[in-house]
Amino acid sequence: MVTSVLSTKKAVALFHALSDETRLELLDRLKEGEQCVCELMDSMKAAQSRLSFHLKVLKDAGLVEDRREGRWMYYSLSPQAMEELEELVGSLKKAARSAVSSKRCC
Amino acid sequence: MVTSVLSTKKAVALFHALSDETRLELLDRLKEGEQCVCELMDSMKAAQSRLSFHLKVLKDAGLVEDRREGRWMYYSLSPQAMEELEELVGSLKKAARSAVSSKRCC
DNA sequence: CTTATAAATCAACATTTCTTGATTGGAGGT
DNA sequence: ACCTCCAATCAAGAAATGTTGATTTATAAG
Repeated sequence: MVTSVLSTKKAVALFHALSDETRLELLDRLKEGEQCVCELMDSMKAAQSRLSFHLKVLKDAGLVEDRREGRWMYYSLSPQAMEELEELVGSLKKAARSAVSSKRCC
Repeated sequence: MVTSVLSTKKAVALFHALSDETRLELLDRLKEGEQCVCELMDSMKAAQSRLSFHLKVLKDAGLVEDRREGRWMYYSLSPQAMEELEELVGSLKKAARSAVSSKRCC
């Protein structure tokens, strides 16, 4: 209904995950490639529980993937999720272009 | 920093505006074309103050534009904003594709 | 088996966001 | 001037989100 591409719930979750400065910065760091939490803590000077919280939000939204290696957890961007996101936004944009004025109301 | 395209603050505001069911539904209705608040109240069966609140969020984020005509306020999608949004997401997607694994850490 | 380390989870609190109903402001109409 | 209508704003409460420090879980090393 809201989008032909994704369910509303999923779209909300995706956008919500992207609507926070800390999370955008995390994504930004992950552009460099897969990284573990401790690396991110270092470079972002952020508390561990805080990053865990935000990484979970990103993961639940499907934006990042995690991989365990020994005691370390490595996080990376999910290319699929970015595709979905792009489609979603693409459909909005298309609609905006074709939107025409309507008649009087009320 | 976070995005080469837009400031972090602006990106957060954009995504936050999109991260709510009511607002996504509003955008969806506006795909049909410009509409006044009373029309939206009707079709969405939502209280007036509630829609005003959400329309303001969308407007502050630049996603919609408003136009007064007599006592009515007409809202419509902002094509520019959709372009911005698409660029923003495009840059994320590009980064996700090129992200490579890094070395050991910690 | 004990200890150390990385990260998830929890609990308490602070902050933000959303909802609701009431009030206010602006534009017409009589 | 008065009244009506549409919509923005406000105030109060409810709900969701984010932060912090402490605890727990999992893995590895001695």
